[in-house]
Amino acid sequence: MDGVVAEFRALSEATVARLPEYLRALHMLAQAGHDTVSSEALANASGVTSAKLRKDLSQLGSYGTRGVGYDVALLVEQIEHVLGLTKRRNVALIGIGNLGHALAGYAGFASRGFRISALLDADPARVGERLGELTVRHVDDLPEVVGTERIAIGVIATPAGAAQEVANRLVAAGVRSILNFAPCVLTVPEGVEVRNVDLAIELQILSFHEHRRERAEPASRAGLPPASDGPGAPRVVRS
Amino acid sequence: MDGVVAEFRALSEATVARLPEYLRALHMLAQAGHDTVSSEALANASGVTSAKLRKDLSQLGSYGTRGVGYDVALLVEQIEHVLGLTKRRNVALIGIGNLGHALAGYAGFASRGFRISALLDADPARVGERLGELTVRHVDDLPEVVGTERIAIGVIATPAGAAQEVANRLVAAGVRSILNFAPCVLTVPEGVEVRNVDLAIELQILSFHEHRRERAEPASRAGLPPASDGPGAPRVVRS
DNA sequence: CGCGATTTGTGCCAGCGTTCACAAACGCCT
DNA sequence: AGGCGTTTGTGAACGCTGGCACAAATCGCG
Repeated sequence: MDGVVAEFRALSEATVARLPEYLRALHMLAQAGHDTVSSEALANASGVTSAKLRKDLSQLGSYGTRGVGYDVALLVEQIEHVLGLTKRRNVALIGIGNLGHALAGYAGFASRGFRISALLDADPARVGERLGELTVRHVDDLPEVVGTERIAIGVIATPAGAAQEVANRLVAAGVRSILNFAPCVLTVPEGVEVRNVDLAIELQILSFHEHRRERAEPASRAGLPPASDGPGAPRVVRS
Repeated sequence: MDGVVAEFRALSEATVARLPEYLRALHMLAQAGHDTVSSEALANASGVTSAKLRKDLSQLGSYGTRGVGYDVALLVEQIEHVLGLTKRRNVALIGIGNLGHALAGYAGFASRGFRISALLDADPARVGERLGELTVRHVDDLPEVVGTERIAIGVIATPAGAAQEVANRLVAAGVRSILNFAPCVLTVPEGVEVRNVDLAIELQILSFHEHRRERAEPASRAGLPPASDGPGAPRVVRS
């Protein structure tokens, strides 16, 4: 009946990064009508091995029942609690360009407990534009917006050249979690958490594997017929 | 004068994932007029430690000069070669919704050697729409498009429910590299490379750290004054 | 009530990735 | 030419992560 004590234990960063994936799989299983789920089944749905899954979940306490599995609803609740998703987090999005528009309209945020509460941009031409229920404000208003809207997370979707300056302003306004889509390295004070998502980097990693395969296959595959070159046991792929 | 032999040695996956970041930093340094760069400087610009950088670069061969550093232009060339970026990769984007529009217009792809050569969607209402130089085609045309456009990489930006089916079609058409933005696990045959980017997961990881801090700081910080609570040596943050 | 089938939780180990520390190599200056 | 400061490349230690295998625990059933 406690469940508020356990999570003080240090979770490994790798585990934390996987918890959202378990959560996603659990939501799907719940919607499919499952009340309980075995580590094997949940692992398959999450793209990991069952041993890894059990080890991860054991780090947040023992919420499984031997011989039965995990209670889906309880596990959802526990993971959401550990991730701090019980409290709504307000997000400010800075940089309402191409990518910013898409992020502002992305339904996946709201459905998972995040609310984009503010849109900001440095370009006066964009200030005043309405997207859904929000109006784009000037980035100079950031300190005020962070206060009134209780912003917890800043999402940077500006060009690389502006990202560091925006990060500085976010930090100065008290924001300590930043999601950076700009292709650059941000320097922030101790205690501020930054996560980077660089879309082009993902493509470059894929390019490497393409290139590697090209070298492995001397000259074939120049034309079309890829066909299915074997049954190839389907496997699940993790990020 | 060889340089085509070394990269057969197996690079670790962690190293491959960092090479694009080095490349990005090198381009910036080159534009800033640097001819050579030390591992320390390049590491700072890339958000890693110098030891890690040197170990990574040593895996592609020794292209540094002791006492001097690395030749920027040469290193760019080597990394681009290893990543297979000398050859233009054609990308097909499937799912022209909110996110798809943004990806289609994202300048960061083209500037780094990738070309979005095809846009596809399952919704007949979207087929025919023009974005830049491309017209949205129906996803049923995928086999033909992959052939005529020499598609090497498929980017999935559909809702989660449609992603697996799209992945199946991509694989059937011969595509072996997939970048998946849909929040779900894809099952693909052996030999197909999948990378997942889930925007909401990044926010959830940030939420965890926010939540953790909240527990560490009992009740303060409810109001505004975040101020700068100390000089806090700025530090560089890695992804 | 007891037994067998099932599944969790975890101790152990192997492999990978990171960091440290230093010898070897290089350029520059005298 | 030689010495000195600088920087690379790498061997070794360390910590983390993942996988295996199994004991413990639980349920269902006779």
